[in-house]
Amino acid sequence: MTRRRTVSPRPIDDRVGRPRLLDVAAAAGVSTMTVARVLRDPQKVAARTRERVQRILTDTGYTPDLVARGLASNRSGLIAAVIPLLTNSLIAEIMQGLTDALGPAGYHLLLGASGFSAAEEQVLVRAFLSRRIDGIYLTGVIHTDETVRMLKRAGIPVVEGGNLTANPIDMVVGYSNIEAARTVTRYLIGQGYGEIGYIGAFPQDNDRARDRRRGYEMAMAAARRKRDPRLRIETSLDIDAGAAAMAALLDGYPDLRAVFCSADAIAVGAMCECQRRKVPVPARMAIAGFDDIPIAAQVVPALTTLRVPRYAIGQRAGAMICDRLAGRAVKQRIVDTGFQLVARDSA
Amino acid sequence: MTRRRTVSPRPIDDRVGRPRLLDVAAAAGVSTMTVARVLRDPQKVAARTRERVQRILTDTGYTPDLVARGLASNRSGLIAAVIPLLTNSLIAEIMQGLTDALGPAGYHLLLGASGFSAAEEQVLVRAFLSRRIDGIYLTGVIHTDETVRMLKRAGIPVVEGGNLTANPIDMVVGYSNIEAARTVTRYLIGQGYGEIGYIGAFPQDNDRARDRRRGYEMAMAAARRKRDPRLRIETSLDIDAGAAAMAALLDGYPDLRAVFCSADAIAVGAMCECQRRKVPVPARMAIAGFDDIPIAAQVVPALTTLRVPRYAIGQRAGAMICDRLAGRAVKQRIVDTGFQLVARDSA
DNA sequence: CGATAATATGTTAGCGCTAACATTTTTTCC
DNA sequence: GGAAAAAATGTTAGCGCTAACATATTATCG
Repeated sequence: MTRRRTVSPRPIDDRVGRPRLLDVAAAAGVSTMTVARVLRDPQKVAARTRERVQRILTDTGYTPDLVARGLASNRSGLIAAVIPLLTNSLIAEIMQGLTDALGPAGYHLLLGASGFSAAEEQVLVRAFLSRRIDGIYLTGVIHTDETVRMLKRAGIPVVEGGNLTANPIDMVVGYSNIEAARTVTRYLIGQGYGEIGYIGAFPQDNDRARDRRRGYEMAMAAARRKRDPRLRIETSLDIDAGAAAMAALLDGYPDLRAVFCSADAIAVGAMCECQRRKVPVPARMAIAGFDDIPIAAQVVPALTTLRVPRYAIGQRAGAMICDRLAGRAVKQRIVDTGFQLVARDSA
Repeated sequence: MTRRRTVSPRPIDDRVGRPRLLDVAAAAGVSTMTVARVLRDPQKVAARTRERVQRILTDTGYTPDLVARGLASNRSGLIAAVIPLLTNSLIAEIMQGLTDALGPAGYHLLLGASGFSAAEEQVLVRAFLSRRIDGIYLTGVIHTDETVRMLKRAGIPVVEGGNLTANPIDMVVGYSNIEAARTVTRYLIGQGYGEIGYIGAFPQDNDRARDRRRGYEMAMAAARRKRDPRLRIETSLDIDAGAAAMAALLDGYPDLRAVFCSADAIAVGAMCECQRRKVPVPARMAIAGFDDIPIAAQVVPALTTLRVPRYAIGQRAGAMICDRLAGRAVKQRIVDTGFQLVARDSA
């Protein structure tokens, strides 16, 4: 370890690491501040000086040390996102929207996976705050009190995404999962199906799953439909689980004619199970999904589902964070992106 | 902006931000180094002192400033990953493996999407290096010369993932896409299919796609099969594109009896298109995929495909980076994870 | 043309932490 | 019991950059 040596005019040949502002400044015969200005606010520097500095900047291949800049300026240029799982394609689309909004503004994405645990989310938020993140995106609206406290105290822009709440920590972009699920369930009821099964994701620390289930319950209650617990299955959020749940439902409830799945992945799994058992969809079993993932339009029969603007949620969240950091006022702290029922052939 | 004020014993009440090491040290009546030691190497501190400091650490809710630590220690605790697209579920699984390996070691993931462009990858790598990342994961083995140069110069652990190469920048974890595609194609040939179509992803800046195509070509050439360009379609990497490509193939080449798709998403799209057109699979059209994504096992007929250990690739990559950073020697710089043909019903 | 305003550039003092070394305190052991 | 070794703690000097202020230089104008 050879740090700590000659202070300033570090001899060029001796340099191992990247050039510093000081090296560029020395080579250009100006002070470090002038170089810093060329970098961040070029028109503040006289044209002649600017060009000279710029040439040396290029020649030396200087890149600013963002860590040092972060420490000095108290802005890291880092935006964090905490999502339940990296492998969830819906959330991945939100993240794609988020990075696409963040990148051009010069922010980088720090990503953490909480595994659907609010406690784990808290650990991540604490760690990210230690990195002086400039803003953060959280999935959903359920968080530990400590998470909320830390974020409020930090005073950075926070966007909760994928659901709605009247009391966001700071800002929220999403849609009402309750209303959305209710809309789908009502549609099924309106199609004349009697009992309607439900296959959803575990609601533990997952407000989207919880609210979708609530929306389903509300619609069923409003239509005075039987509420047999055997009609409802909660499982993990993937295609295999969907198939298994459908199998259980078919075995336990042979008369069932319709199922609402709180995610398309589950619905597709359910549909595959029906196909395997030669249960015709929708003739003998209607299936509705939720999300409108790309495959929903391709399966046969095409899946009736609910479309939500995932990419747009991420993009909007990113824009809101950037706006706030740029000092632009954010007019709307609660953004309802809405949703759209997509009636296809499966129900 | 009120920085620059009293240097050290910043009065507690006056404090707006988080407590600093100095504040904790003052409260505990020790020097900052002792607190730092309690944090990073507790057994180096006498039990009595340690407990006293630890109590104050807890009371004040101190969290280290990782930016300052990074600047002082020259290790940021950040690992970057550059992937083509966040919404690609295969790569997402690799990323999940990567974070799962990184998290326990205290590293955080900085994620960037290159949009399948080596030039964009270079921009991201440069920016990430400016953040003093401690290590990096790159998707694939195609990179610009400048990217390679920068990374070699930086001297940090680099893992290229998802393919193999004899000359990695540093380390590589993956499998031979050529051999894998060859294996599937040979299997189709062995099943007695004559002409075999190919639907793959654009090979531009995408070595996985390029190599899969090569593997297909090699197997076809070895079997002296006709190489009609109309048999090969290159398109984007999603289910809709797969369906569209299958449609084009069916229209342009009515006699075709088998297709190799270089990704399961494409294969599933193709299968859906066949189903819509009432072209029975595999009786009238055999379809083989690549990747073994969850849906492959669920569709009817179940998809014949090639399984690759995505999660394990990420995990192994993360472990290799951590090993290097922990000073542990990495015995194998080139890790071949292999692959496995999964013969199901579709071909 | 000299005073004033405007523009361009420089100086200073850290941001909060850590590496390396220095010093003090405690333990060991003949 | 006291010298040497070991353990515990402290001191110093930055890491590379930026905010705020200070100074120098150039343009403006009666």
